[in-house]
Amino acid sequence: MSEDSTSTPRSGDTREAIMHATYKALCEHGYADLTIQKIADEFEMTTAVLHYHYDTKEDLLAAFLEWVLNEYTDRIDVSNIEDPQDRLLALIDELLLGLDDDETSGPPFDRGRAFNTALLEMRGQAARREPFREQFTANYNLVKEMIIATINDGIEQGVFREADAEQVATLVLAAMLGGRAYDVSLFHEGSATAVREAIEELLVKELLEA
Amino acid sequence: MSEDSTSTPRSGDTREAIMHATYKALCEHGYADLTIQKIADEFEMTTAVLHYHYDTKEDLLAAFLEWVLNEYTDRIDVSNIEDPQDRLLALIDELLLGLDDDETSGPPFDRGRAFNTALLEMRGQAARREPFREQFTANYNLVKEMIIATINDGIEQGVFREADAEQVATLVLAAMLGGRAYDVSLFHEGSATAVREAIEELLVKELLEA
DNA sequence: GTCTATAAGAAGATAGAC
DNA sequence: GTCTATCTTCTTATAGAC
Repeated sequence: MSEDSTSTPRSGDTREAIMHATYKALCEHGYADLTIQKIADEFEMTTAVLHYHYDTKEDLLAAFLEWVLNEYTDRIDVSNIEDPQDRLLALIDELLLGLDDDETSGPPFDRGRAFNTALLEMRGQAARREPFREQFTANYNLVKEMIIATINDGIEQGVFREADAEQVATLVLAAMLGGRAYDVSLFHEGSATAVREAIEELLVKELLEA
Repeated sequence: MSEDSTSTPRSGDTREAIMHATYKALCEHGYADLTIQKIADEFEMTTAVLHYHYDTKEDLLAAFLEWVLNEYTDRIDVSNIEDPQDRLLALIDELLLGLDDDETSGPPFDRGRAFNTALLEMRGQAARREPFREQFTANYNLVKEMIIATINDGIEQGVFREADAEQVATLVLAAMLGGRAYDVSLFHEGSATAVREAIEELLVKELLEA
């Protein structure tokens, strides 16, 4: 509706291609070694194109972060799972971004480990770059509300005991972020899975009525 | 004993000064914007001095990471606290690196928030830089053993219930790393404190015999 | 051991042709 | 909208004097 009806390549197509190229370059080289040139190399265009669509490298990366976080949360759909415990665990699995299984999320998100690494690097930048910080904050709030709603749903259904849903969600999210961070920054590669199991044993099962 | 008895400035003095200068520069500018020049600016010497003592920037930063992580763990001393629960909570407080209180650790570690930010950035590099990864892994193993020992001590004393100490430690550490990461990467600055309280409420109190 | 001076390369960004 | 060519700046690292 809001697009031209001509066959001219729309600006959105190139921008979408830039996002995909950025994703690939980021996973391959990491955030620290990411350059405009390396992004351009990923989709057969020159750096001038990138500067035409985005004023600065930082603008491009902020747009990328918004795009990629939205893509991910859009894919999370556990609304069809009835049982609150199952839904909570499924949600946790989705949020591990493929770090705890062999299957990945399918293109373009088929690089769980590399992508997690890049995302951790970008989080490190969030303290000093407000646009990044905004995206991470929005994402956190969204995911946290999903967890809180699921826990409260379980309490209302009588499946879970009375509990401070906000506090449980805080702990679950922190543990999962820490698990992902340990997974990519230590030699022990099973950290994410270990944390996933600890959450299930020590927090989720604890929510069940005795 | 192993030092010269002359009044010549020892090599170790300059190296120590370099570590302190690196700490300051890292906190002020962040890892991403850290340059050899900025480190040199922090202690009134030139970049040539840094290259004289360390071959490359990466060598210098690997040495810095080893130094700073050892400095921190050396300062952790909760061995005088008898009660296992108190000792566990004190340990957790130490590991929060000053993020949950107004008091800081004293020079040179007087920049809890900025230092945490820099450490998170460096962790992001650990996936691709083995020297970093080694340091973080060694630090993790050390701290984890401290937590496990405290929990097992509590179980033996009959203060804590029977529990999988390794699993609890895994969850506590992951949650704290996540809490520190959220604290510096979101607009909610109280994340570390919130996680600290959630750990106490949902994990530590749970360890107490009913 | 520390200095000055500089080499050598890479990066982000822009100008102007098409 | 995309290209080629180039500018400017910054960065690591080295050479050689002191």
